[in-house]
Amino acid sequence: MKTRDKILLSSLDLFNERGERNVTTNHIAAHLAISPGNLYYHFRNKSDIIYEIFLEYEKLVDFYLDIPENRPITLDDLTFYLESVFDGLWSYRFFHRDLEYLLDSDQRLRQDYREFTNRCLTAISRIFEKLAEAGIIEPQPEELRSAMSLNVWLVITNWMAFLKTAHASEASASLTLTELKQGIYQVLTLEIPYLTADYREQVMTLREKYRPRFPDSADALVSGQGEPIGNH
Amino acid sequence: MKTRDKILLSSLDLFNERGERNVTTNHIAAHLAISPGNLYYHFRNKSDIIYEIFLEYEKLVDFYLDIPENRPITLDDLTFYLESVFDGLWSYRFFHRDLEYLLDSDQRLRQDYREFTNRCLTAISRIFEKLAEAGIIEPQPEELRSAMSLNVWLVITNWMAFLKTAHASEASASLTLTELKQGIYQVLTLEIPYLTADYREQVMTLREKYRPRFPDSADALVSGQGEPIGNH
DNA sequence: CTATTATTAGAGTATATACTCTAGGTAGTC
DNA sequence: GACTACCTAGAGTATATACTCTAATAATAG
Repeated sequence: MKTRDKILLSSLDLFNERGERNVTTNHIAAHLAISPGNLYYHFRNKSDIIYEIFLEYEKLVDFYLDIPENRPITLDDLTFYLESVFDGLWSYRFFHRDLEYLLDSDQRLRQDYREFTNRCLTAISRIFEKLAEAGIIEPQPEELRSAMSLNVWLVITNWMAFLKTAHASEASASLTLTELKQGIYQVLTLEIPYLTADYREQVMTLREKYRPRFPDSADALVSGQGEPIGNH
Repeated sequence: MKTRDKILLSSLDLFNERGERNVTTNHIAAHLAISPGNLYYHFRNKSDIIYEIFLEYEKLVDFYLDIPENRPITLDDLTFYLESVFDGLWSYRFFHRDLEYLLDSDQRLRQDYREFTNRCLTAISRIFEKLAEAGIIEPQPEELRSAMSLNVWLVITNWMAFLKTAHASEASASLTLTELKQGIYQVLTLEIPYLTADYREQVMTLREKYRPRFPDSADALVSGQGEPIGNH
């Protein structure tokens, strides 16, 4: 593998693991056992590394959120979208953590991210539209659909931060992809009232699969279990 | 005013304005025209300053979210809660921006914030419960109420980040309290499907007051205006 | 083989950051 | 007026950070 690609990969790993703020270019070089000079031969600065990583992230999500227009949407499609988006979020999880600082430091990134967000919101809205066409949810006026899409976006992009700040009692407590995907439960919660009678059961069953199981008693009120959860 | 209090005030201002990451203890001292030594006489380190600011924030929100148990809840109460929470969010807006880093740097803060979040979630859930008792929304099983409360929390705490990252096209674009309060529109969107027939009109009217009016055309799709918005 | 280009090492640097240390001032009390 | 507790200045420091510079080495093309 080319040094350049190794730098991108290691950077992503370290950023995800420790947070962009805690990872210096020297750290990245040291982790790869290359010299700082070498790193700066391939990238002009830290922002450029981050920007390239963002482009990968963007490409991945754009690929996942490509809505097929030649056929109706299915529940499997919905599951795929949700799973994929959370997979992407997981792989590039450092990004949303320091988002505001990153955008302040790089105008290109700000512009691109802005457009990226708008594309995602459009895609989410389009998914709602197609879910209605497929008879899975009741159709809604565009204005409501847009506001709902934005709420879905807010829940998706910030579920991880919630887990890391409110759930884990220690900084070191590592998050798992499984926990992250409990965000799907939250997203499906948003859709419950709009489900059609025909599909309500199916979606509720799907949702149940992602139901959070917090082992920590302090969080019991978060999941609001009516009945006790089994030990595991 | 005591130097100690001036330090807290200036720190909060600077943090809000520039982000905690971009504000050093030397900056704070310089801004107050006091010596670094003086600052460190009053606070052991930067974390301590942040921690004390958090305690103020916590106190403020706890005060706002004190739910009166001796009378039914009204729509005015709901408006008050929403307005107050967003006011608090505004006054301490630096906090949620760098939350993860802040919690990683201070275990006390992590613990306190965790409990704070749980209190807020309980309060939100309790508000839903009382809204149902007052006949404003349909009653919901506890499990759903908890999940909804969490979604409300996610939308509230991350609305600002959304505005700053997706809405503003420049870092310098300053956010206004008015824009921030458009988050109330998003929160009320979550409640729409649960409104009772008796109150639907009233709440929808309330919601309409907070409807976002993005002047920037690139964001038109975000607000999803069916009809064009007037220039202003 | 040679000339050129691409890659790498590693020492070094300017700046910043959080924080310390000492000496001195100020305000109140007896 | 002296004692004491509190407060402040400001120079200074250890460490870190992003990044540079030069020289050497590998890869490639002719």
